[in-house]
Amino acid sequence: MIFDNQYIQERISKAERLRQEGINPYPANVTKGMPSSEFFEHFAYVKELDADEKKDESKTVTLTGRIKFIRIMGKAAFAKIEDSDGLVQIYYNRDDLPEGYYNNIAKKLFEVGDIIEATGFPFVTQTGELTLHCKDLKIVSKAIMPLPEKFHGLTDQEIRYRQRYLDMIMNPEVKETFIMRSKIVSLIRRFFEDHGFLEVETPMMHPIPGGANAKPFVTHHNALGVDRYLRIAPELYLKRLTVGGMEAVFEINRNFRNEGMDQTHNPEFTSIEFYWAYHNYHDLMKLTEDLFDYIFAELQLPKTLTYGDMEIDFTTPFAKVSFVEALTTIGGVPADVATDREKGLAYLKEHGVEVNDNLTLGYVQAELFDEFVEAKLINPTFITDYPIDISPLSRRSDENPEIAERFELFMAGKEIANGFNELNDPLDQYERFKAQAEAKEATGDEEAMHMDLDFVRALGHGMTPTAGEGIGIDRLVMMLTNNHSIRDVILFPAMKPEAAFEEKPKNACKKCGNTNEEELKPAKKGKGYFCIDAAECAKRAKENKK
RNA sequence: GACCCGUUAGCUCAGUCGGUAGAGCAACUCCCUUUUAAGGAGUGGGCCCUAGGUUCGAAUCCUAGACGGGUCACCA
Repeated sequence: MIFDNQYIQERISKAERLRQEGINPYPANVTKGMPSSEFFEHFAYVKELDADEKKDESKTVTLTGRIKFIRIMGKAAFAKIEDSDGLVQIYYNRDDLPEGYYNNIAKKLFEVGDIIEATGFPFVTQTGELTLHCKDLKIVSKAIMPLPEKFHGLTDQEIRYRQRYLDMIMNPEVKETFIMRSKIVSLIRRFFEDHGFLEVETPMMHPIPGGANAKPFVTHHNALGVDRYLRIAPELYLKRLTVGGMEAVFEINRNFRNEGMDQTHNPEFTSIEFYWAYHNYHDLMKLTEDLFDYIFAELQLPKTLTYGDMEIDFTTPFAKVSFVEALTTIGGVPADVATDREKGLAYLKEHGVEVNDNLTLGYVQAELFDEFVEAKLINPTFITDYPIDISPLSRRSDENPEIAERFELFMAGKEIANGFNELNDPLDQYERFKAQAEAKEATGDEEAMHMDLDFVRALGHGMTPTAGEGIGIDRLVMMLTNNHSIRDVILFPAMKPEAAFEEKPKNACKKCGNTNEEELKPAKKGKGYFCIDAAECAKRAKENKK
């Protein structure tokens, strides 16, 4: 079974020996000691004392943490224990712990990985490290699994993702990333609250998947007897709230998409979507810049961040380039090609891009954009005025009906946000759903949007002119923490099931199948076991044949 | 879904031409009362990812599969 290896057995027997000594290896009612950071602040003065008196025996302090290193030198030992703030060194020896405790308990039964409580006074070692001189040591929780090696640590990606707890113990920067993530989410929430937005929670289980083009996960509600879809986006519900009179709402939550996984896609991911009545997409771009300024100020981040081999300058205002302009000025696509369906198709083929000849101009432009522009958008850049045919939920521009009043924000060559003036014409929305539904029928396109009649009905009651935006939180955290895989900013990323732990089959004689271990000996060559008593074995084998 | 790479002791990794397995750390037994990846002496520890195949003989070569990483495709 999972705990039957030699190292674990050794540790389990140590826990047992603690019990025999009357010590519970898993005691209750343990309180957290002084945080390590506080220990260093509080006793910094000890370092300033006279050279031969660098200690303060008048103080008694308790620290709690996990043992990360132990160095035993005969009758004295140093260890480093780690709490959520960091590492602190402790020192303990035979004469300053209770009688017999050092030799029988502390030295023998406490080991790397265990969580302990150490009580003593602060002193400074010969090498100048502020350390706790222990008068008492207690076990807080016995670890029966050994930790990975102290120098190289844990590098196996699979174990790091599957056993994130171990990753966090061994790789402190991982914890830093997730603390940063938590702060970013908290700041985003506060920013929108401060701007008068109301946080809401809309359904995660949708009767009709909507708000994006994506394959949904399907589940079943037994009592209602109906299938439900894990939401691919909250958009249509948030807009219903706008119809209902909530003029500024946001939701930070998970979306689920039943699609491929790679460095920027996890089947469940976090986004914020927000909807702002009586505002337009230009207001959204300004708000987005303000949000970045706020996050950078609160986190005290420099305006220029390193991302891989890129330097990203987050100084606001961000660049704004229209979609078609970006094709030519950034993508280097000739001007006549950028606005011509046939020439665009030909240009794509010339550059080795496989394209469907039936694509409309907007889709051809989207291909050109993906191929020649996207990766070049390093500094934050708003791309504005998208082709209408790739923007099914956006409002049409009054000046140019082929253009949607929409933008996307790119940085480090990746899309990070998408916002637009919301389509609020119920009949237009009905027709666009219908077109999508027909496309679904005709081509079997699993990603095409479903007709959502209730949403159309809601729009029928009148939705104020509204601008809405979604920001991918995971990707944003990647940018701000210099992580290059979405798995590194999601605590428990999606993984295939681990091969199940199985109880090993009982050892049995290869000839007769005898499972009595006392009568077995291991095979001299190769694997398996044989009976010690060959004669009995032969008898049993004969009987088995009958 | 396609292709490339990886999988050997608890961890990090070697393993030559095909000859049945090695190191460091960790563990165990000793020595060591101010160490910093502490040090010194000794010992134990392996389903070489799985299943087939080739071979007198496979960690090593071949086939299939599992899991992970990467690239691409799909997906915004």
